[in-house]
Amino acid sequence: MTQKEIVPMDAIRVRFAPSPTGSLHIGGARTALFNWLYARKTGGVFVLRLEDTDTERFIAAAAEGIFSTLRWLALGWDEGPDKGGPFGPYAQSERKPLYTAEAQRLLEAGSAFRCYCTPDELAQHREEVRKRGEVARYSGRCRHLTEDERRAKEEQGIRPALRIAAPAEGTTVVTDLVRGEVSFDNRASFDDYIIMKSNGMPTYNFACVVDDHTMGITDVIRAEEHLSNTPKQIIVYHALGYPLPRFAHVPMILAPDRSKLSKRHGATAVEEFREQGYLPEAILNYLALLGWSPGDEREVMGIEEIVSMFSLDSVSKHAAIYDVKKLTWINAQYLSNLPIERVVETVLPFFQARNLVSDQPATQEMEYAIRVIDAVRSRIHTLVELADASAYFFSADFSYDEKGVRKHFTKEGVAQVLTRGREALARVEPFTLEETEKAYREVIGGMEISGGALIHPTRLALSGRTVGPGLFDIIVILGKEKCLARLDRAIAFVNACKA
RNA sequence: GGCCCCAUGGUCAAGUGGACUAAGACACCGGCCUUUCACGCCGGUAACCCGGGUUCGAAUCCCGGUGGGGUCACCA
Repeated sequence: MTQKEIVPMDAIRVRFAPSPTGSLHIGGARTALFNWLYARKTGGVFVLRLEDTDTERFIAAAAEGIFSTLRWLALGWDEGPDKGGPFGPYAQSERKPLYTAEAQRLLEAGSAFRCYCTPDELAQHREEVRKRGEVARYSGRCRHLTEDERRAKEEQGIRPALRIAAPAEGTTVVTDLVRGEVSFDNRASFDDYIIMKSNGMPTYNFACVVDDHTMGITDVIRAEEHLSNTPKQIIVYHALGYPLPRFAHVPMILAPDRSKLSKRHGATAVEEFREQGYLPEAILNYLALLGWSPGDEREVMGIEEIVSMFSLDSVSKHAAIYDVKKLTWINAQYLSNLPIERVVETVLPFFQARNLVSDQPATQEMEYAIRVIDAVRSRIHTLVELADASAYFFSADFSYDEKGVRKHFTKEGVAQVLTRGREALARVEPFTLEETEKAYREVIGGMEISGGALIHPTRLALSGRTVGPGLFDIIVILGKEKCLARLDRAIAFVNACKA
C-alpha cells in the first residue's frame, strides 16, 4: 500500500434533518439509520439538524420527542442541537442571519428577485392555469419589476418573498449513489420558486442547501421523495458557488396498501412500536432489511454486524412495503436469544405498569421475575405479550379460561384428580423440577389415568390458562405454597360448578 | 396532467448475459417433537408485469406499453 492510499480522504459527514412537526415514524427512522450506518461504516460524522423553519406546523414537544426516540434506538449523533458542535447552531430557526446573508448575495448577483405577489393571487393564478389544462408555474410577473414598481409595492406595505431566478431551459443532472445519473428537464421540472418567505424564513430547498454546505455535509442521504427536489437545490448550489455533495436517495417505505405512510395505517410511529413492546434492536434490524440486504441469507443480525456489511450500493432502488409480521418475528427472535439481563431490563417497565413488580424491586423479587421471564420468553413476540403471559406468576387474581374450564374442569372425577395431585405436591421435598414431576407421575400411574388428565387441569388451576411453559416449570417457579393454594381454589371451583 | 423514479412469490429480498428446473426469510399449509402453546426440525403452495428487439443464449441489456410510487406550496 502506498503512502498516498493510506492518507484518509476528507472525513465523511452525513446528517439526519427531521422537522419537528410530529413524532419519528419508521420511514424517518430508516433514513436516520442509513445515515448513521454510513457514518459508522466510514468512520464519519453523524450530524443531527432540526429543520424548524415552518412556524405554522411547529410542535414544541416534537423535537425532544424525536431526540428521545433516536436515543432509544441507540442512533446517537456526534453534533446536534442539544450538544452543539463546530458547525452550530443546529436548528434552522437559529440560523436566520446566515440565510438572509446568502439570499442577499443572490439578490445582488441577480440570481434572485423580490416577488410581491400575495399567496392568494398565486393560488388564483394556479387555479386559472390548471383550468386551461396547462402546467402551473410561476408567471414571472415580478421578475423584471422596475425600481418604481417595486417602490410602489413597498409603499403599499407588501413584504416581498424572494424567488430564485431559475433557468427555463436545459437539463440538470443529479448524480445519485443509488440511482446513477438522473436528468431533469429544467423547464418542466421547476420554476422561479421561493427561497425566502415574506416572514423572513427560508424555505426548505434553500435552507437545506445553505446548511448542508456550511455544515460540511459530504453525503446527502435522504428518502426518494426528495429526488425531484434535488435539481432545484442544485440550482442554488450553482448560484451560490457551492460545490455539490454526493447524493443518495434511498427508497421509500410504503404502507401495506402501497400508499405513503400516514397515521391511518395503524402503528407507524417508532414510539407506538415501543409501547407495543418491540425492542430497539429488533426495529433497527428490521429497518435495515427494508431496502438493504447483506447480499446473503443473513436476517437476524446485531448492529455491529450490520455496520460491517453496510454499503450504499447494495441499497435497493424500489420502495418497500413494511410488514409488521416480519418485524414481530424478528422481535421474538431477539426476545428469546438476547442475554436474559437485557430482556429483563426492557420488560421491567411493562411489568411495573401492570403492578406485577414493584417500582424498587428487591433482589429476591428480581430473581423471581428473572425466572419467570426466562420461562416465558421463548413463546411470545412482544414485551406486552411477555407481561400478559407472565401475569399469573405474580398474582393469583385471575379467572379460568372458559374453553379450558369446559375441557378440563367438567370431566368426571376432576376434583378427585386435582386433590390427589395436591396431596402429592404437598409431600414433595425438595420442591424441584425432578421431584415434583416424579410425584405427579406416581399419581398418574396410581390412578391409571393419562398424563394429560392430571396435567391439563393442574395447568388451568395454577395459571387459569391452557397454554404456557412446561407445567413443572410453572410449579417450581410458583413454589409449593402458591401451588397448593391455587389447587385448593380450583378444587372448590370445580365442586361449586357441579353443585 | 407535466416531470422523475421503480417493477422477481401476499411481503422483504438474492440475482449484474450461461452455474436459474430462480436462493433465503416472513406469512400460510402439512408433518415431527411435546402434558399444552410456543420454540426447534422436516416438507409444501407461491414470483421474473406485458410486448417487441439485441444475442448462440436474457430475470439480467435496449425500446415501447402497462402498473405502482414520488413530486409539482411563502410544508419539509
